[in-house]
Parts: sequence; C-alpha cells; structure tokens
Amino acid sequence: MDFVPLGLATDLVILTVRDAALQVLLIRRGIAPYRGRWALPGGFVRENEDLEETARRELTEETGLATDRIHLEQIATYGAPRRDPRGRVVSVAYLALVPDLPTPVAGTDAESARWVPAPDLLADPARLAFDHHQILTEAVERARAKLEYSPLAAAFCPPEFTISELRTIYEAVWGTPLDPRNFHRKVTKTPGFVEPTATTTTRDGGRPAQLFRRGPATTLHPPMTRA
Amino acid sequence: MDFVPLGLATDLVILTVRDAALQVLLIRRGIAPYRGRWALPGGFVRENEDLEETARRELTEETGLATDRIHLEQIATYGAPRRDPRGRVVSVAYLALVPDLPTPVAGTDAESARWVPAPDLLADPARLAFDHHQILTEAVERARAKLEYSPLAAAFCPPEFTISELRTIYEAVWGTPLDPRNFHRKVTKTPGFVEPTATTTTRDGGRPAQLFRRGPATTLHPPMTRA
DNA sequence: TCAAAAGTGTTCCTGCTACACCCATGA
DNA sequence: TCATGGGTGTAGCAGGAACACTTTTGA
Repeated sequence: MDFVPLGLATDLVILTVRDAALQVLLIRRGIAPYRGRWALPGGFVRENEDLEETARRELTEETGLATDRIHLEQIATYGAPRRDPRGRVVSVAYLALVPDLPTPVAGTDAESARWVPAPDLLADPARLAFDHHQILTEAVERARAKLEYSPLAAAFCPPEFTISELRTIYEAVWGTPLDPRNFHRKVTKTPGFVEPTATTTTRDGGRPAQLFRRGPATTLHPPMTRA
Repeated sequence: MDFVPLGLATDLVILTVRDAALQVLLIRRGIAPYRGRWALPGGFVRENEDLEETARRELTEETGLATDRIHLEQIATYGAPRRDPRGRVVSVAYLALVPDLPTPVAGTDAESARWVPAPDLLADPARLAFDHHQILTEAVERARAKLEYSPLAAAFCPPEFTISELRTIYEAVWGTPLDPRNFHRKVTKTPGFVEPTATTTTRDGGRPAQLFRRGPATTLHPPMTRA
C-alpha cells in the first residue's frame, strides 16, 4: 500500500441567513500559519472516523448545535500539494445550512468566531486563509443552485415559518428580489414543498400569515427560477 | 499535525456511448482483495501530485487517450473507515466523459479491461468491488443531470457531429427516446450550444445532415428537459 | 382610518409537446 | 420510386411575469 504521508481534514462552510443576508461562520486563527486571519472552521479526521462524522463533530464544536437536524453535504475535496504550508493536507469541504440561531456561536468566544456576510467575502479573494476563498465560492454556488430544485431553503428556517420568511431566504441567498405574490403561489402549489399548519402569526406585521412546515418533497417540480 | 495513517486514491468512472448505450470502463482485479472481480480503474495519489493529476494519469494509463481534451470532473470523496479491507483508504472519485474510441482500450489487454453497459451495473449492487456501485450510481446521476443544463453531451462526440448523433447521446444517457424534430429545433436554437460547420454527411443514411461543432456556451438556457 | 403585509385574479407571453408536412440522398 | 433520415410549420397547452385588487391585522 502506497501510504504517502499526508493529513486529511474537513473544512466547513456553515451558512445561515441573518438580517436578510447570507452569512458564513468564520473563525480567527490563533496559530500559524495564517495566524490572526479568518478561515473556515475545520479539523483533522480521526482514526476510524467517517468523513461526515468529522464534519458533524466540527459543526457541533463550533455552533453548539445538536447536529441531527442540520443539513450537511459534501462539496468537494481540495488536495493541491502546496495548499497548506505545513505539509500535505487534503481537505474535504462540507456545506452546512443552519437556521438563524438564537444563541449565535455557542461554545466559542466572540473574539474568535463570527458571522460574516457572504458577498463581502466573495468579493475579496485575499481575505480568507489557505484556499478557503475558492472553497467558499463553490459552496455558495452549490447552495444557490440547490435552492432551485430542492426544498432546502427550509433548512435555513425554524420548524414553522411563513411564506414571506421563506422568500427572504431565497432573496438573501440569490441576492435578488422576488415578487411576493408570484412566490406565494409558486411555493404553495409545488407539490410537497410546504405543508400548512393550522396556525397563523403576525410576527412580521400586517395581516396574519399562515405558518407552514417542510413538506415531504426532496426535489421541486417545477423548480424555482432565479432571475 | 495529526497524520492518521491512511492511503489516498482516486477512482475513475469513465463513461462513453457505444452502440447507442451508456457504457462504463471496468478493469478486472488481478490481486486481492476482490481478486477476479470487476472494479472501477483507480490508483494511489503520489507525493507532490495534485488529485486531478492523479486522475488524468490513471485515465491515460487505462485508455491511452491524450487527456487534454477529455472532460474530467470530481464527483465526491468516499472515506468510510472499512471501505477497503486492506486498511484505511480514502478515495476521490472522478467522472470522465470520452468519445466512442476507435481503439477501444489501448494499452491494456482485453482480458482485464472492458466496456460494460451502465444499466446492467446499476441494476446489480453486488457486481462491483468495494463501494464502487455507489460511486458509479452517483457519477451516472451527475452525468445525467449535467446533460440538462450544460453542453456536455458533446464531450461524448467526435469534434464534428450531427444533431442526430447528439440526440443518440441524450437518449443513451437518459434512457428515454426523444422527439427528433423538437430536439433538433431546441439544440440549434439554444445560444452557444452548437455551431454549424459548412459541411454535411450521409454517414447516418437518408438525407445529408449538417455537421456541427461545440459552441462556446458553458450552461444551457433554457435547459434540455428529461421526460 | 391608515400603513403594512397576506393572499387572489387576470392578462400576456414564452416555451414545450405533438404531429403534419416537405426535403435530399442512396439503393 | 421508395425507404430513410433531415429539417420546418403550426396549433394547443402549461407555466412564468407583471400587476390590479381584496383581506386582515396593529397602531
């Protein structure tokens, strides 16, 4: 067996929608290399640990979230020989979509972890450590694409949500305004996307809005369309 | 640095369309484990070798193809602790789309490498070694999805091709018949998908068909639609 | 009574499906 | 002249975009 010496790690792109904007969880590096710079959270795979298991462990460590209900998917693997100055480290990137947390970043101090608006980061390729700009770019594009044909936008929402709240997710992730009236019709008529609950809320002001839950669909027919 | 001992490999799902069917290149394993069983071609990543570089090297070794013009993309990484009985091996899977080769499998003997129809393999989860059935399944699904919104079907064709030949690709990959007349209109009217050449051919019989080249588009608007 | 958000109706237009029809070659 | 595949026209329908309009609350 050709065991070339290398480290295997996972990096996480943890996305949420806060203040009507798509935001990424970053940590500030306390040690070299890239000390003091912002980076994606991540860590090494342990012996007898599955890759997704590593990613879920990191996710819990960074957010304090019970990881069961969180959407987590693999994005891609980055293995350029010199991507880490310490030596050969191959990293499997994962994308996590989390609801806007009441407790922002539990378990870590505010100095070393924070939410940063995704557009700011995407606009500046030099702001993140390692090749994390590229990883972030591909992860965000994946998230944007997935909102089209999957009901994943609901992964950003609490268990019960209004159609407006769901629309806010789409607008934040895609960065485009959507017509509230057509959006409402489209979402409620797409089979399995959302299911009505018996209750309503006025938390968004104005006329009471009906609350919905995620439906059973895994793909949307027809898909939502970006402008 | 936590260097857990493990092997890093790439596995290749090499697809082509032959005899109007989607086919996969398999090799017969000469050594344990899974000796005598069919498996995806693959091999270990070398020191200072990029992951895609490994994949291209394997591709050339198995097919004898100059790898420059071949479409190659990463699918996913498989790292379950016991997926390889020899020890911990993490594998990065790649998808390659190649035109129907005049010389089928150059550089290897016919005993140990052959094209196998994809539907046969997909239908039987136990036929391939390791977790290769799962890898194949995800790779084929990726290829099917990509034909919808990218001009990648042309990667299965020679540099110049007729609309019918392109349609054959879609029918083989998707496993559904398409209306030749609507397909023709759709393809020729989608901006940047194909570009006409000045020449025609009668290699498919009947009225001479115009030959086309790949156009400059990277995504198709509107997308092709599966039945 | 007014502002604000929820939700419905309607019109126009694009794009897909189905299929009738004509075209250009080889046998 | 006929079989074979290439290619165009067109009618009908489904879904999206735009926007007028009604509903139900809190201030």
